[in-house]
Amino acid sequence: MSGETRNDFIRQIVRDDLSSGKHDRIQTRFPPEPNGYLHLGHTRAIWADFGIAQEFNGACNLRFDDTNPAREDPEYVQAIQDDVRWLGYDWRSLRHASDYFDVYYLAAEKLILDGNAYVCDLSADQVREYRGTLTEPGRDSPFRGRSVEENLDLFRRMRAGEFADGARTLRARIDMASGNINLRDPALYRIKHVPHQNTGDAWCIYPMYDFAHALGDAIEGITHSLCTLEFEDHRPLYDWCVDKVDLAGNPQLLQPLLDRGLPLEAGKPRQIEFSRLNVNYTVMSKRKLMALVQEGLVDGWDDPRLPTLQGIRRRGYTPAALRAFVERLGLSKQNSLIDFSVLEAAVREDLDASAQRRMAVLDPLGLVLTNLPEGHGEVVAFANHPKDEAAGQRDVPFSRELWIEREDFMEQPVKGFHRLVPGGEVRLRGIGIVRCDEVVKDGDRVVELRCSLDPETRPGREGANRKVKGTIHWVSARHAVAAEVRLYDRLFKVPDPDDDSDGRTYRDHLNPESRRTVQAWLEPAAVDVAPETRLQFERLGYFVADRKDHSPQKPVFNRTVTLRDTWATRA
RNA sequence: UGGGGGAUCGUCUAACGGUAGGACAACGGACUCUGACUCCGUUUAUCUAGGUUCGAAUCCUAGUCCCCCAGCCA
Repeated sequence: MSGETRNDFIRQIVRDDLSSGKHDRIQTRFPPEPNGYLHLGHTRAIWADFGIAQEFNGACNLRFDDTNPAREDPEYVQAIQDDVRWLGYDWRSLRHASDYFDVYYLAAEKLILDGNAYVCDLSADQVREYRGTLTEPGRDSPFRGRSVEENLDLFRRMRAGEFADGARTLRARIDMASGNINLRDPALYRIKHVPHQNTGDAWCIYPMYDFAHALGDAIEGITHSLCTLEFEDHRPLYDWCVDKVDLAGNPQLLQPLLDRGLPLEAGKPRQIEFSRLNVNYTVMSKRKLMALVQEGLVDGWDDPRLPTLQGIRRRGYTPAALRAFVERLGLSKQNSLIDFSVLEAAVREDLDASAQRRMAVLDPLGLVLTNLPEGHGEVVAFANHPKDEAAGQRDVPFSRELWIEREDFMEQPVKGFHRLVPGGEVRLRGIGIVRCDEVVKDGDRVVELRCSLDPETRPGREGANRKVKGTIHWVSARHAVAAEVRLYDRLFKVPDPDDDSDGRTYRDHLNPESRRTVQAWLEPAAVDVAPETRLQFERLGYFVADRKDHSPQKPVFNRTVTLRDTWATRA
């Protein structure tokens, strides 16, 4: 959908800012903290940040908000870049908040000089006491009145490493009585004698999010800084930082960056908040995803059951489907829990159009065509895609002994069953109509069906037009290739695993049947494919050759999603 | 009377004082060599109460409910 037709509240703002001349070009940024993998929830932010910039001929930066070295890791820096690219986006400029540490420091000194910040010696516990509560105002820190000289001296000594972690902070001097707790003299810098993944041992003080993020946006000339709802009441602080430092009006503060060849593009950004993306039957918080991985409840960050982008990719979802999904939801400020069926519909739509068809049997039942000679063999040409001739054809070997899906036969059929029954007829996909003459059983278990193929119903013959109620898929037993097929289902049994109001947590709601592995039989043309090849196994669903484990010698497929099944949902 | 946000079909979302529309879901039906796809149809919504207006989801007033905030996390 184009920028002309999409009209969410953020696009309206952007459009207005462009037409009013407030901006002649827009600049956004996607600012992940490199402390975990990207997940489905980030897709909306990525789509908004990169997509809106793209639509309005602007640009988007990828900026790592790496201001807390204690919990960040370069492993994530690479993975995040890979995921963003996989989703189909690219950035104008790759930045790190840590690129700006010199500027942040200069900005902090300016704040001190202007009387807008002070060094506070209160401990973390004391700060909490002084902060007040949601309904009671806080009290001024006893250090709030320090002179500019003393503040400057202390701050420089903080930087020089003279003090221990937690001994002092640099605080904004705003309003300890504000109803907005973020404005009660928030910390701007804290002491952390921790090496940084990017800057090594250069710093032992690190800026806080509110300060660093606001200035980072200002430095990069971000026009529209999009973020989620929980930052709404940080906006006054965001604006305070931008305005009090005023990088655009004090370009000398940017000198360290200009010296390194970065462009001068400081401006005044506007923060706009939208609601997070939540999807039912899953969890999206980094903390919970981390726990699932670390406790071995799933098989790593790219487990196909996880909503991580890595997991979703391995599951077989396509970037186009993900983009279509978030686009369908749009942007708003309402808290929401999206039904996973919207996601499934988006993948099915994409895969129906793009995935070639093959036949596979997941739960085999032998079927013998008794009126075919022993050793009978032929190849039958099948279209690779019912709606796309350009996808070409493939040869499918056919013989006297076949595997069919066990659930496509019922000895005592329920009403409405369209498939094979004793004495009944069904069409074998691409072959013709067969009649079930005999059911071979071992005790209660059906072990083989002996059938006859009506030669007049082979494709091309007049009888081929005869109508039968059902068509089933099959593979030639002699030619079938064994494959490992992983059948995935939702990770949680309940729609809202985050809801622990009844005392039960997401851990209690794990779906024990979220993964089932079977040995399946594939037609030969399904086997010799590259990892990440997506196929529809007819009448079963969409499957992907596993990105890591699949090879033609040892085929491994993951079920991305089943086909829509109006019969099964009725039964 | 702490501050900040939000309330439209079951779930998302549109409307910018002028026919409450779309998607997903559900339910019927048509088509079908995939019980898929496609097509057609149906059901279901403006938080409440007042007010302004020829006309209100939209504007005003008063309520109700839900979400976020008391990290030296982001």
